[in-house]
Amino acid sequence: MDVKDLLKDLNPRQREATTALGSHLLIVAGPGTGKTRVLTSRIIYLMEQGAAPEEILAVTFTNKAAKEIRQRLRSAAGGRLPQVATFHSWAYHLISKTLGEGAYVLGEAEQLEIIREARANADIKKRPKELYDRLVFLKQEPDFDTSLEDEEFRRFWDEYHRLLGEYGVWDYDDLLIKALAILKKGQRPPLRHVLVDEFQDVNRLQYAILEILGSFCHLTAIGDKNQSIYGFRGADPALIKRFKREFSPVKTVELLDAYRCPQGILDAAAALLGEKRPLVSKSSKRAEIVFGVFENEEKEASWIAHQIDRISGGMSFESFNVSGHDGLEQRSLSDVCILYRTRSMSRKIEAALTRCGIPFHTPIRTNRKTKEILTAFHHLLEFSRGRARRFHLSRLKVAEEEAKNLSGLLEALIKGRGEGHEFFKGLEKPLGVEVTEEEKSLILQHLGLFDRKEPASLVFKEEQDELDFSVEAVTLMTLHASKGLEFPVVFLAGIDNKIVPWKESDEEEERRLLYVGMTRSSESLFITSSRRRRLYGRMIKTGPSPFLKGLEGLFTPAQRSSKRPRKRSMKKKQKSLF
DNA sequence: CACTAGAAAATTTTT
DNA sequence: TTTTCTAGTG
Repeated sequence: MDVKDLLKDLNPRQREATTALGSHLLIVAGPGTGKTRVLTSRIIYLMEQGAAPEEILAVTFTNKAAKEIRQRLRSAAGGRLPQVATFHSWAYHLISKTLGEGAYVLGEAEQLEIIREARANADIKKRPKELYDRLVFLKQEPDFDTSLEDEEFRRFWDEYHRLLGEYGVWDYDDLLIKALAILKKGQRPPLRHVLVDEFQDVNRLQYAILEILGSFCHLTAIGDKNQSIYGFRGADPALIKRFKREFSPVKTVELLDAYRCPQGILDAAAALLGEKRPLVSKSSKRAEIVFGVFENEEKEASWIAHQIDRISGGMSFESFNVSGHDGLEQRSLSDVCILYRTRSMSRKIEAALTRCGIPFHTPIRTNRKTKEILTAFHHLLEFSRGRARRFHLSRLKVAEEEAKNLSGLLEALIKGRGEGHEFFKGLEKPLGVEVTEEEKSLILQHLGLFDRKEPASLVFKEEQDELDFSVEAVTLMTLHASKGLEFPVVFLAGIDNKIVPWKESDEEEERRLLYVGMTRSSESLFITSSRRRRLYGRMIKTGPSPFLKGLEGLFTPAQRSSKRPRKRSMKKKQKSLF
């Protein structure tokens, strides 16, 4: 691809970020400023400037993001592509290459099982959840020191790691710890450029790795401190400042033109954060932020459902009237998403949508049974390829002979000459449950993992994180899950006192969470809250979130509709009710 | 061990 | 209110 072509569609800042050479680079990329685009064009530019693909590494946090970048690179550049990997899978490859062999990496559920086992063995009273949190947080410190912990926890720590050794498995953090150790020993992967996406999500351990990589590579950090919402997972937005300070010289480019949100939304979002300088909208849309406070959750939910009915041209009389005189554009249901702080808050909304006959879908929460089946399959898959066999066998709850038999069936199935029927039958036995057709097809989708070098846990998608946006349905998800997505019509539901910010959470992080939610919208934004809400079976007094104080002037008050829309026909298929 | 009653906790979740 | 965990039975 011609460099001129590559650069001509970029705005000046994007171009500057794409072409900066000779130092570390920080690209500040707010919502809708073309982050992924700049990342991919920079990679292509670096190759044009003579960097070999294998000298470039782009690091992401999710497989989904890595896949997206790879796809964009393929369509823009073709040819040999640079490495695009998650931190963890990059670490895995580095370790395997250096040590010759990689162990199996525990998925989160498996890690919890081992934690339970260690807890029982070491006779610990603390809850597994607490042990997990402490363990993970400690391992994410680059220079952790267990001697500072209490005796009971140290006992647990030792037993946990003894079990990992006995099973011959690693946990996620071990990957980063081992990669760091390799780098510290002076091994240098043949890299010249390392680009880190979502830099605000980097934890200290990952930062320590980047510190070393930065001593012989040019680093490009792309991120937005205002969208840092994963502190509870160890992400630390303060590391952006540290990067600027410690990696000098760092050139900083701020992308200030935002292509997604209308100016009104950017202004409100900036006011929320107390930012003096809002992003500059390049959208021609006019902002409309509607704000409503309701007596209770039911009223809030049904108002939302009615609004959706109205803007989607529902079959009610009211919607004909309204869409007639205020000239609202007819919207597809797939243009609409509803965001909330916690999953449990979706119940009331789902009920209201169902009452109005509005189809909706959410990123699938795999139920317990499906999860169990997938996990069993996962163990069998790993057993078949012969890594950490004893571990997987111990989790499969079948005799070794039977496991071998089953893995034979599985391999036949993978090679395309097996009868799935017999395999699934065999899988059902140890589980004691029936495998549904849906679960079978889910398993079949994962067969391809067998040929990959990484452990399945590094690429396995238990939770389906991709939504099918071709479905004519409203999308429901948590505020967290919405990061990186965009919808023309966004509802932020339950923006209440005591809900956002959530008690005991970092207040500023909660503020950023609301910022992320607001900036998902490319056209209209609805914010609602309720005066009272049921939480854990208790009715609590809430009211609007304190974060909304001072923003009221930027909102349009919600119009209460008295008329109920007529139930629409249910011809359209409901994608998911569960 | 598998099952269960009663107690305790309960967000968010990239790998 | 609902889910998860624990200690105690059978």
